[in-house]
Amino acid sequence: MADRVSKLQSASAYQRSTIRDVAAKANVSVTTASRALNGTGRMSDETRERVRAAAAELDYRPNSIARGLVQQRSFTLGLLTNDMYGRFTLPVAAGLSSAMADRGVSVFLSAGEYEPDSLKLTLGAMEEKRVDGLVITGKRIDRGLPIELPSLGMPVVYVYAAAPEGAVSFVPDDTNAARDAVRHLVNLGRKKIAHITGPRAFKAANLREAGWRSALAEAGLEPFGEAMFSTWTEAHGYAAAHALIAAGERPDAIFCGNDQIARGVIDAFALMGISVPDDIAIVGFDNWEVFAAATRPPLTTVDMGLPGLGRSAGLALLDMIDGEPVAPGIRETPCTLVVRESCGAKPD
Amino acid sequence: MADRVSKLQSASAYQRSTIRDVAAKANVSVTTASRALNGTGRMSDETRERVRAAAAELDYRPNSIARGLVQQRSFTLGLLTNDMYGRFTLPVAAGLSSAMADRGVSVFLSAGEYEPDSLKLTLGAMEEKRVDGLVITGKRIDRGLPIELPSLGMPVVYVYAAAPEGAVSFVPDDTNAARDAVRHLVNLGRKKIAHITGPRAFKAANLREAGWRSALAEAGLEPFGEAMFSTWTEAHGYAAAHALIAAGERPDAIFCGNDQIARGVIDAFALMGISVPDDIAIVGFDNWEVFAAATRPPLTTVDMGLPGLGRSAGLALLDMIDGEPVAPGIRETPCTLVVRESCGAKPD
DNA sequence: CTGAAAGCGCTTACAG
DNA sequence: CTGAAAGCGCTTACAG
Repeated sequence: MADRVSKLQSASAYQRSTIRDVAAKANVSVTTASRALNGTGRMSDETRERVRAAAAELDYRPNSIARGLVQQRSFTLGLLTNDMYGRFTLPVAAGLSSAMADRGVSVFLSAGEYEPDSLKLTLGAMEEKRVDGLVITGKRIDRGLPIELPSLGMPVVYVYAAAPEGAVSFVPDDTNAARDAVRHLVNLGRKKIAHITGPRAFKAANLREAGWRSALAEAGLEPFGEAMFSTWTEAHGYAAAHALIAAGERPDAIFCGNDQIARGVIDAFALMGISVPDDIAIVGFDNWEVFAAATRPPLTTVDMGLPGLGRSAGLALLDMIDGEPVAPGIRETPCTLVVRESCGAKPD
Repeated sequence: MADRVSKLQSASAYQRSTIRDVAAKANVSVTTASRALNGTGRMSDETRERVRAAAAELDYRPNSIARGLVQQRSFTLGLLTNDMYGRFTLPVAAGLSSAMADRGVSVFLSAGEYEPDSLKLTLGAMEEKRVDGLVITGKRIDRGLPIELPSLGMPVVYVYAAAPEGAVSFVPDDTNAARDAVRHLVNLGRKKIAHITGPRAFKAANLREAGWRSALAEAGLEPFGEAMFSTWTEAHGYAAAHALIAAGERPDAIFCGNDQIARGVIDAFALMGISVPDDIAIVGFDNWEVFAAATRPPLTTVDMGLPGLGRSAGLALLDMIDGEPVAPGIRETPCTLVVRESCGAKPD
């Protein structure tokens, strides 16, 4: 038992083999061993194979710390987020870390408030760890870091966050996604399409509203009233749905700025005895499974492709680290509409 | 513009100062500079101060890679999760990373399916990076890794996941949390307390049911029917609420196994015209803000204290890394009841 | 095709 | 109180 505990708990008595051990076992110099393992240099296949076999036999794991010291690369990235809740960050992080894993780079996660002092601590740690690059993310596309990034001497990429002038950033293409969602409604024959969404202060709300207007205009339709801006909550959707019905003429579809609002709307209609999608079709935004799958009926909604965003950001960062120029600017990445049952179309 | 881009993008022309620069500037040896900065060794305050001033002036950042190489410590931890969704993982990760940040250690996040091949890739990366320890987390307390962990030569801690015999693990104290939740109902004068929860196959569901029974027993009350096991979904809560009412005698309270179920229950009662909490009090489990705050009325529910779990796990891991023995076993960590309005008590 | 040697940036006995 | 030197585990000119 004591043995078992110490085996599980400590590194004591565990001696990793080094490249010297491999070289000795294969009867070559350390230089040759290094080259054989890294696939560099020219050497006979036999030698290379012999070194590889020795490494396998010794269960050799190169020490990337030592390698990093000489190559001046740590093969690590830092990911900063203030989304403690994880709604946006975890999908981004998962996409990022899995794309990076294939390339041998690991990512440090630092989750905390974007408050100057703790940010300074975090950035200091990232500098000391010599991360090769930084990705900064958050929970809204119009907020970035509250401090100016000191000159860190490392490339930085922004994802789902506001970026300073000249930086590289990745955000979902809110406008086109909204346009596609509304086109879906139009194609289904809906003509009186209302819009209920988040606060005017959010850029995402404005972009989605613009998409709504644009899709209506191209279809020759008038907006059904003004967009109803308020909080991103179910309560807003619920209240807005009631207001819409109380106002008299009934829309035949509603494009909602997020899934929570859509949820509130659907709940309100259920209580009023209004049928979705027969009487009114509903589209959401976010494809937040736990909401989109739980509404009755399940919600047709926009998926922002967050893992893809994380992945793209990581790949761009890798290019920058390798010294390849990456054009600065905001990349608006396409979203996809996930069709369920709330609009009456055949689900995907 | 080209300047600005290159400044933001690359490390070119950015030369970090090393401890040699600091030593030179302070007119001391590298040895003394190292000791001054690390607060080790004895030396005059004047010397130490001079070195620190030099470091500050040069904006010196110790290279933790170099330090790690000699100290055989990387000051990093790995966090493995298969909770892509982030529901449990991000709070754990946030608690862990912030507790670790104070101690100069950073944490690698690896999020992906717990599938043997990708797991092997991830573990390999962690080994090459020479992480000092590993924390393994997941989305249910009775599932761990699908493979046996190879002998990694590093300490491992489990959080919100099943752990092998002899390992150190941290989970919420589901039983006592459930007991507290039900006691709350009892103290409010409720006597007919039903239980609607997740699948029997989940350990968490069984523990919470046991807590429910135990609290009732100590109050001299009979369980109101059998616990209703099924999926952790709103749909289950919704259907179970209907079943309960259809069965005739009405409970005066329901302890729900999670917030989604509670949500379904509350929605069902709203449609049936049954008032919460006047007719029936409801308690949930998870304190998942987006549900707990959105129900009408807001939900009284159990908070598992996930950030604290992450923090405790990190601290235990640090002890193990330092060679201090940590008793193996499962640590059941206290939860707290967050009182809102669904039971009729005065909110916190 | 292969190797001896220098060096990445630190820490830490060892010596004074 | 302070420093010269060795060494952590690699990679990479340089030389043959």
